[in-house]
This record gives sequence, C-alpha cells and structure tokens, in this order.
Amino acid sequence: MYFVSGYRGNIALSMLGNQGEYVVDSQPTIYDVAQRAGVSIATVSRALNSLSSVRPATRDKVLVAMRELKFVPNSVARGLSSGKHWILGLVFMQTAVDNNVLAVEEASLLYTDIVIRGAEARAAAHGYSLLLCGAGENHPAGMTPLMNLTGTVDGLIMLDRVLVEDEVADLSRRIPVVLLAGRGDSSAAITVRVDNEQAMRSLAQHFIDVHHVKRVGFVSGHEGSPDSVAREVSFRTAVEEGGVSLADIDILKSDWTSAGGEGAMRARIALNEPLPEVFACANDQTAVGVIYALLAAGLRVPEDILVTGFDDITLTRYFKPPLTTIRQSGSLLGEVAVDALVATLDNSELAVRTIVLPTELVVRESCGCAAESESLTEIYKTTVTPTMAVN
Amino acid sequence: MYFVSGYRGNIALSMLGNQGEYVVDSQPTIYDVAQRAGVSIATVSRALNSLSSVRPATRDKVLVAMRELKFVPNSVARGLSSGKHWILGLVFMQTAVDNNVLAVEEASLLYTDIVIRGAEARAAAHGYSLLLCGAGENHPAGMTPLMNLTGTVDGLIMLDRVLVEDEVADLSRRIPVVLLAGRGDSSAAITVRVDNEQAMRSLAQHFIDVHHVKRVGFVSGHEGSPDSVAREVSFRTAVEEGGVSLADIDILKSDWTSAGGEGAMRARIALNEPLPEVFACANDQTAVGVIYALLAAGLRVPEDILVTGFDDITLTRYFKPPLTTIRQSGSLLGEVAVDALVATLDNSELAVRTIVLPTELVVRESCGCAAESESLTEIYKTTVTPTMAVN
DNA sequence: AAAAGCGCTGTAAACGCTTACTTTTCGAAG
DNA sequence: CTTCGAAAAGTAAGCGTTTACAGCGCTTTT
Repeated sequence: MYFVSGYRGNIALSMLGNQGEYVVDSQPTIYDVAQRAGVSIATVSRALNSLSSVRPATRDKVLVAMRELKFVPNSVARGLSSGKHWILGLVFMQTAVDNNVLAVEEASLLYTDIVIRGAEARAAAHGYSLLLCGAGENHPAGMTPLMNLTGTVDGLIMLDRVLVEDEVADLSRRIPVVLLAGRGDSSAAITVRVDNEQAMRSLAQHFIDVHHVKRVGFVSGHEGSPDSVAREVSFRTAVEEGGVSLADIDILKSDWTSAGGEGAMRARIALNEPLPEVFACANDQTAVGVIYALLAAGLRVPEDILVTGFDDITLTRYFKPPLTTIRQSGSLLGEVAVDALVATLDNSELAVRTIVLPTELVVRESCGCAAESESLTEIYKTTVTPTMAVN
Repeated sequence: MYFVSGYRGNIALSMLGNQGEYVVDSQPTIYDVAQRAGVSIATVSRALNSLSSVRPATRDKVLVAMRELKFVPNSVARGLSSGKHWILGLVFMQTAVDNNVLAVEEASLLYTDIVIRGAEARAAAHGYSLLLCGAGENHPAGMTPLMNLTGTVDGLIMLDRVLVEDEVADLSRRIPVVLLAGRGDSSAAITVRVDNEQAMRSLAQHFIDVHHVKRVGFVSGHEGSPDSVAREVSFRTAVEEGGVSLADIDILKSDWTSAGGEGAMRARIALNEPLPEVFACANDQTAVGVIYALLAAGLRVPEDILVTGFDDITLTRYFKPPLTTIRQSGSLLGEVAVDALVATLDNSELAVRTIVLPTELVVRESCGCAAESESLTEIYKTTVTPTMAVN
C-alpha cells in the first residue's frame, strides 16, 4: 500500500495480486476520481455538473473513473460550497403528546400525512428531498427544532399554526417559507390554504335548500387549529345568512379524531337537550365518531339526524351510510406548497402571496340524500383534480 | 461601513446612530461571534459544544455574543467537518404512480404513514431529523435517489422491498441500514419486522377452533410486498395444519387499498363459484372493500361470510360490523427501527440483527363473534403497547 | 511569424465548522 | 517572587465541494 505524495483523496491504493486493481477503503472523493482520470479536481467537478466547457474525451475519462470508483458526490460538501442543498423542510404539528403511540396512530390518519405525501412526491419531481420536523406542543417557542434546519434546507413549509406571526417573519427573513393551512394570510410568507369559506357556504346552502333544516350543529377540530376555526366561523356565517341558528350548545369541541367526535357527541346526548337536525363536522374522522355515538344512542343517520364530514378520506365512502363531505385534495395542497416554494427559490419572487385551493361538496347518504348504488371503484376513475384558484 | 482587515465573518459592521449596534446582513458565523466576544473561533466552537474546558466567564461572553447576533450554527458545515449530520433517511415505496393524486391519497391511509410518524417522533427524541425519500417504481435500480443521501444522512431505514439484497449489501457497507418489513432477514442489514407468522396462525386457529370453518380464502396486498407474501404463506401453512383447505380460486389479488379489495371480491363473486366461509385480508383497507362488495352482492357479514383485516387502523373500529383484525403497532415499528439505527450509530455494533414485533388478535364482530357494546373511547385507554420480541 | 483570441484545464481560495497541536495564562508550590 | 504544570485559549489544517482566476496550447488574424 502506498500513497502518492501530496495526495488528498480517500482511496488506499492497495494492489490486488498483480492486476493493479484498487480497493475502496472509504467513500471516494473527487480527488480520487481526478487522480484516476489524470485530471484536476476542477475538471472533475465541471464534468460532474456539466456546466462549462469540458472536452468530450476528458469528460468520458472522468465519467469512467467515477463509475469505476463508484463515486458519489458528497452533497453536504456541495451544499456548503454552493449554498444549495436540494432539501426542503416540512414542519408539522405533533398531535401526539406524552409518547402516546395510539395518539400517533389516530393522528396518522389525519390530513397531515396526505399533505406530506403530496409534498414529498412533488419535491422529488423538482429534485428535492423532504426533511420532516414534527413540532410538538412541547416546543413552546417552536423555534428550537426549526432553527437547526437553517443551513440544511433551502426552504420551509409549515403546516398548521406552528409559529406565531413574529417568528414566521423572523424566519422568512433568512429562508423562504410557505405557510400551509396557517392562521389566515401572513404578510411575511406565502400562504397556501383551502377555501374553507366556500366549502362551508355550499354545505350550509345544501342543508337549507335541499333539506330545509332550521337548526344546525358543528363539531370542531383540535382547539386553536386555523382550519377548524375557519370552518366554524364560515359555517356560522353562512347558516345565519340563511336564517338558520347555530346555538352555542350545538357547537361541540373535538380534536380531529373519531374518539373525540364520539366523546363529544356522547356528552352532548347526555345533556338531554333537543338535538339540532344536522351536525357538520370539522373532518371525516370526527363525523365517523359522531355517527357512532348517535347510533349507539338509538338514533338513525340520516333518518333522525344528518351528519357531514370534511376532507373526503377514502375509507368513509365505504361507511354505512356513506359520508356526505367536502372534498379537498390534501396531496394537492402539499404539491402546490412545494411548487410555490420552489418557484420562490428559483425567482426569489412570486407573483401571488396567497393561494387558495377550491373544495367540492360531495353528496352521499349521511346528509339524507338518495343512495347511489354504483361501484366505488368507478368513482376513483372519474374524480377530477381541482383546478387552482389564486388571489 | 467598514471591515476589519483579515476578518472572515459575515457581519457588516455598520453603525446605527452612535449606539454602536450591529446590523445583520446575512447569517452570522462563528467568526462573527468570535470577534464580538473577543475570542478565537476555536473557543466559540468549544463553548458551543460544551465539550472541553472553557472558563465560565469566557463561555458567558461567547453565549452573550451568540444571543446578540442570533447566531445559529450551520449544520451543514458542522456535518462536513465532523462527519455527523443528525439526519436519518427513510426510504419508502411510492404506491402512487403516474402522478395520480388519488392513488396517493388512498396510499396515505396505509401503514407507511404511521411508520413514518413513529420514526419521526423517535428520531426527534434522539435528536435526529428524518429525511423522506419516496422510491417510486419508476426508479428501477432503486439506487438513484438513494445514493444522493450518502453524505447527508447518518443512517438509512428502508421500508418494504425498496432494494434487492445485493444493493442493500452494497449500501450498508457505506452506511448503517435498517430494513423494515423487508423480504425476510438480510445478512447485510438489521431487520425489523412484525410477526406475520404468529399473527396468521392465531387467526387460523380462531377460525378453526371458534368458528369451525372448513374452507377459507385470502385477499392479498400489493404484489411482491414482503408482508403480503408472508401473510399469505403463513396463513396457508396454518390452516392446512388445521386440516382446512385454501383453494387457489379463493386467493384474491389486491393492492392494499379498499378499491382493490372491492374489485377483487366483485370479480370473485362474478365467477359464480361457491365462496369460502371466511376471507382473511392482508390489511384493514382491503377488508373494508371486500365487505362492501359482499354487502353489495346481497351477502351479510358475518352472518353469511366472515371477513377479517390486518393492522387495526382506528377507523375500522367504527364500521358495521366492527372489524376483527390483527393489531400491530406501526408507530412502534418505526420507533424500533430508529432505536436500532441509532444504537448502531452509537455502538457501531448491535447484539441482534433481527427484531420481530409481536401482534395481537383483536376479535370484533366481522368474524362472527359477539358484539361488545362498550364505548370505543374506553378501548383507547386500555390498549397495551406490545413488548418487543428479539431473536 | 508574431500577436491575439479562444477553449480547456489547472491552481487555489473559499464555504463554516471541528479539532490536533501549540502557545499563553493562571494558580499553587517552592 | 520565581518555577512549573495544568488549564485555557489560539493557530491552522482539514472536511469535499464549487468557482474565480490564471495559464497553457492551439487556431486565427494581420
């Protein structure tokens, strides 16, 4: 084993028999490639990035050397040198506290995962990886886990109400930030959200126009969640405009989970007060729990009381009764967020600061509408991808 | 604005009025902190990592300077220098192909997300972040997106059958790898999986001992999935040992989704051949679709035919009939994988190479057992965390 | 035939940190 | 008030890339 003087690479040049083959001791660097190809590291770098002029013959030599050594460029070194990391950070709220495994499992069925998946797929399409960062309620400042991402990620997507406005402003001064389903529109960052207002309006209208209800109820999501608040406020506004009342007693607090919905409805039933004609739930899981509690109390859905959800997760189509809900595309939300972030990274400037995605009322049986006896398999194929609304 | 000669930091020292305050132009570095604290960068680094001897007074000076400058250490530079990145990679199969948004949404309800969440939570507890990498079927070699992670991540977790054995061996020579739900035990990497054998055996026993079935069926998951294959093989072995037949016609091919289960069962029914007494499904979503198809064909579950799932996802507890299934903890799987990976990172050697997590038969109504009319909310509280089995 | 221009390639200086090695400082002992 | 040794702080060399700049050889121009 010998070393070339002044040699800076990682390959120990040990001879195997008399065939002059090399053995890789650790990850090869461009120095190793350069030496093997008989060129300088700058040339290797240029061949690698195919930017500037490298003679085809030279490039081939380098490429061959790379293949022979199984060279993989070190992305960290690249990042340090170029300032570009090809990593996007995605920060989301940890619904799970106290290391409660089951809380995690229930939470996993939530919307967040769909968004993450969409974001990951789109990021990959742009050549980026996704770095996940769950911001628990145990990080009051919110900053601690985030700040370490600076210098690692090129941009940040933040789900839900991870940071307060000031912190967002602070952060987005150092790195592009996209807020997903955040609390309204932030002046500091690009915001992507779903059109809760239009969704709840169309739901309220359906209740009033088709089912002629006079009294409605609402079951919320996790306390403080911007989406939950927006849905409640929009729903109240819409029904009141239609002359329908939403009494305080009929606004149930839940937490996005089925168990929460079930518990909230059981408690409401235990009050022994007359129930409204319909409960609009902040998401599908909650609706499932609510229906369960109603059935357990001997009430029929939709004959005695109507229940609707929000999200249109796949499984609830298979429920009895199939759930009337608001369809939104979580993956689209994630995709759009990534697109917006990447666009910012490329242009350093984006035309729009707020992107609002449309929703669609999906009428099934839980609101009392007629059953359609089609195969659900068919439904998948005909589902449209929502178009994007911008303002 | 002036610069100190030889100064290497990022802070432009512009005077604000006569108060001598500094304005941050870009991210400050340890050079900036060092200068402000009147020490060398080595001391700043030492104070930052609180490793070796720094005099308390000096440390305070540095800490104050850091706070004033809002200094955040650049983790990329740290990583390059120390070789430690505090990032774990998680590679999973992209069920979604052709940018099919709905495919993503359906897939999101799958097990993968729960595992990801568990892994993320546990990684965070160890001080690591999770880098997500969806390996699509469009990456035939599997390597392309993975290899770029080398040098960025400290270790890799691979879900499902992302790579073939050779590639795993190749990869794990450069970086610690944990295989999750992989194809059996790899000699090259640590393997974490669930005890499919025990699970299917207990299910078969339940069918035979309690329900006295003579003929059974099975609905598989996605083709080639190690878990699906293991469940099918184990189920067949277990029922045949009990003298029960599993005919080829009763082995239905699906893809982990409800729609797949529904379609497979519709096709089976269309054959107009007598059905077995029970269908064990590879996961809960499939079971939901299967039941839907059976009901649509006028059959009753469990009166006419029994159906069971696998996973015990939360929502199916709310179904009519509530699903009999095998409980496994996806988040635990993710957590254990991270623990094993971190242990490897710390010790460079782990006592066990294979970790098998136990499962639990959860008997509800879809297998024909009696209904329990308890509140589901109660169930949550009493659920046990499986203990870990090791071999 | 010399000068100029151009296309490739090489040299070396960053990028922001860690850390081995060296030097200075400080306190206690002589 | 030295002397000595340990503790603390400083110096500088990496980590593996990118990239500004310099240099070299060849073709083209005069």
